[in-house]
Amino acid sequence: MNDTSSLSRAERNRLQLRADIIQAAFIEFSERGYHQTAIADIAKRLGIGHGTFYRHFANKRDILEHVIDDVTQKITAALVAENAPTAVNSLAEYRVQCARIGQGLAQIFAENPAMARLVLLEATSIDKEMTQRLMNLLDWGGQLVAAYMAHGVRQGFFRADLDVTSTGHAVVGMILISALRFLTNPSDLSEQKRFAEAIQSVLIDGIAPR
Amino acid sequence: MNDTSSLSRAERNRLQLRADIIQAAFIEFSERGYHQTAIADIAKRLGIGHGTFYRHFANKRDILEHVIDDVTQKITAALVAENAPTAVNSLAEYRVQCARIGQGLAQIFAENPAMARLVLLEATSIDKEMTQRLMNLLDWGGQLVAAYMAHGVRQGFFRADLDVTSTGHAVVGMILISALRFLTNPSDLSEQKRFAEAIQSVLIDGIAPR
Amino acid sequence: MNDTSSLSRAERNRLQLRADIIQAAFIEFSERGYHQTAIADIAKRLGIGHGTFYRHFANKRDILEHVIDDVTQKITAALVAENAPTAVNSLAEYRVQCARIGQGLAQIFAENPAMARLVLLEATSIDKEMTQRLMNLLDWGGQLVAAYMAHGVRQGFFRADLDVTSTGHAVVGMILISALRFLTNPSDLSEQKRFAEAIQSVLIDGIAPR
Amino acid sequence: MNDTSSLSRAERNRLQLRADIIQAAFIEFSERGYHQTAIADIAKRLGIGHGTFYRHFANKRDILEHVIDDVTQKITAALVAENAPTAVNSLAEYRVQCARIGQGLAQIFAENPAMARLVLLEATSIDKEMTQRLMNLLDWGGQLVAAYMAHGVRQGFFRADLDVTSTGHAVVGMILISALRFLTNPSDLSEQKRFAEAIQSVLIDGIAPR
DNA sequence: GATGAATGAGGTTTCATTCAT
DNA sequence: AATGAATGAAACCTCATTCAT
Repeated sequence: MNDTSSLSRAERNRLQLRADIIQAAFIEFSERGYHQTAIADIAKRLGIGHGTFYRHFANKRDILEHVIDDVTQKITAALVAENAPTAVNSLAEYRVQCARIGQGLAQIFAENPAMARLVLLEATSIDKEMTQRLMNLLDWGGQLVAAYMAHGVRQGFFRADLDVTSTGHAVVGMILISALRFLTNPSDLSEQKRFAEAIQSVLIDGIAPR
Repeated sequence: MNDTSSLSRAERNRLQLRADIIQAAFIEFSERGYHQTAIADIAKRLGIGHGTFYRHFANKRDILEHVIDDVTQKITAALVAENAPTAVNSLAEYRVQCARIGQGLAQIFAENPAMARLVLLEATSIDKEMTQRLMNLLDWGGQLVAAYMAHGVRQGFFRADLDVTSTGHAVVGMILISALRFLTNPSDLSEQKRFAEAIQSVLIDGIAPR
Repeated sequence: MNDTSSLSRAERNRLQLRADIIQAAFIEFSERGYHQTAIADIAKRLGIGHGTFYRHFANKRDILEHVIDDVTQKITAALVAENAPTAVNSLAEYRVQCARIGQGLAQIFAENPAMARLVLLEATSIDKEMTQRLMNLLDWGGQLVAAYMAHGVRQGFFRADLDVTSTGHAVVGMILISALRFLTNPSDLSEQKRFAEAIQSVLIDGIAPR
Repeated sequence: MNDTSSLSRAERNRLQLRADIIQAAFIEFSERGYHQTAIADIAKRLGIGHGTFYRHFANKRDILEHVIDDVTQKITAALVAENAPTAVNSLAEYRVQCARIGQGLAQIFAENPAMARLVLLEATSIDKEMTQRLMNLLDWGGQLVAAYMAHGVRQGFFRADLDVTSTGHAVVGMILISALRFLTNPSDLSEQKRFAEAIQSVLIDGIAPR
């Protein structure tokens, strides 16, 4: 009965379509790759005219940006959620906490191979800016791990001389290659698991015998 | 008394041009990316007609194949050369040996950012076959490390329960992210060094205090 | 009350453009030949962008197919229309009927030299499939004549031992060369006429005196 | 011992190579078609460098010209040889003579499908000049037949009112379509034979009963 | 005289983007 | 606001022809 609600519905439809386009673009990009995907493919998947696409996104690069943003945000949200700021009071608890961080990321990729494929394989070949964006994500992951480690160092659970920054990034590297391996061999869940254990084991104990 | 070594002048020219094209393609691909590079760009860089390109390579995909092969071979050659099969008789020696493997790869990438950019960023977005090729390279690296570690386990330098395979791949992952970070921040040599040390440190001792 | 006959304006435009492209391609192909015609030539003739062409036809071969189909259909339609299945009850009537068949085809070609040029001269040099298509058309013509002749034999107008099949094809051959001669000498209408008479004369009476 | 013989040998080699190139071009053109044949194909078939080709022929069009000339000359030579100017003194002898002319051409094409394919299918689609050349050949054939028929008319073997010119061309048309049919169905020798008989039968007796 | 490496005009085809309806 | 027809830049690739060796 009033314009506001009508506008609001239109607005909701508009936002919904935007989200749908991002979703469709995500699927197409991750399945065939960015360069092999035409705008028409995205529109066709949604059953909309491809002219409509340009009412919501400026150009092909723009939609990629939004897709990557979307994925990035989902990844960071998942990681942050996974690691609620609960107090940690013992090494044992710390181990669990630490494992969760690594496993969190690994799991996200394992559960969303398309997401990993897009972020790790496709996004790197668009341009410098896009590559940087991926690097920032990896960097952020490394800093997250580093922050937890720094906390562990302060509490005395970890070596006082630990280079938390580099080690944090190293952890991300191990998770990264785990995700990559999983991408090309998605059925081998046992490797996935052994890998996670190996990472923890190396981290906690190193490779040398005690 | 001459160094033509049984090749006619024409044949030498031919091989030289072939090599030049691979080199030029390598530069273009790693600088602008595969998809952003036109055959004409490669030809222009060499000052040859673009028709000449097709006398030496069947098509754009073909030259990429050769560029990647070339790079892959240089990487593996460097790694193999770096790790001559000298006998290792103590943990100390083992540390050095192990460090060399990791530093070898890291150094190759550090010294050839373009090579790393091409292999790690570009090659992943061409098609499945190309992606697989990169994965095979990473896998080979992991197995190389794993083989050294298995030797260390047999000699009692490393934990008997060490999962050498996963750990080998994990090492590659740490080197990989180190290379990636270096790519986006090539001037920070100190990080590169700290990273190498952190990897070694984590590997040998873990992160927990002894 | 309107003549859109259930087609939307857009649809009509679309079909019109399709027909225009076929028409333009027909002209270009028959004037310069298939191989000498570029898609850009066809587009330029219509004043459309050459990309537009590809919205309506898959490729160059595709448009040729449609052009040939179009022409073939016009020829067969004209021939069939020319020879309504009226009853024939005397040799005199049969002569007229027979003459109409031959003259029908000859006239079609005479009135559409471009059509003849395309079908007889160009279509033969594209590939086997296209050549076969022309042969099928000629074969169909021969069978049409043969069927009429068979009827004449049954009615006793023609020799009982007449090889109607071969003779039917022979008639097509005579028409064919008549058309070819006309193509290279379009102004000589009298030859065209004498030829038609000679064909009839030979058919009915042979060359020997009675 | 003298230059003349040496030069003469060189000259002979040169002429031999020229003939070989024409022969190779003939095979390639008739097998794949003029437009689908590259100069390199011709050279490869002979095992010579394709640059050598241009020492003997000005360009691709030039070699086609020579190939067609060669074929034309073989056809005319065969026809002329087939019809030695023996005296003809009766209708029976005339029939035989006439049959020989037609069968001569038909046989040439039947024995050399490639020749027919080149002349009838390929040559028509190069340019006007080439088409004209084919038409001239057909015209010559028609005139040849017409000349024989005129002789027959003068001797009273044929109808006095026979239009020898048109009828001569008509005979060529019948032979032409016979050759075309044979091209697409080379194995059916019986059709070939029946066709030849039908042509003769139609010519001598017409299709009407006497 | 023979060779084949080099050239670039020319042709086909794709697809991101615009814009009239 | 949605549509999809139209556009043409841009890329790949072929091959007739030239020319230095």
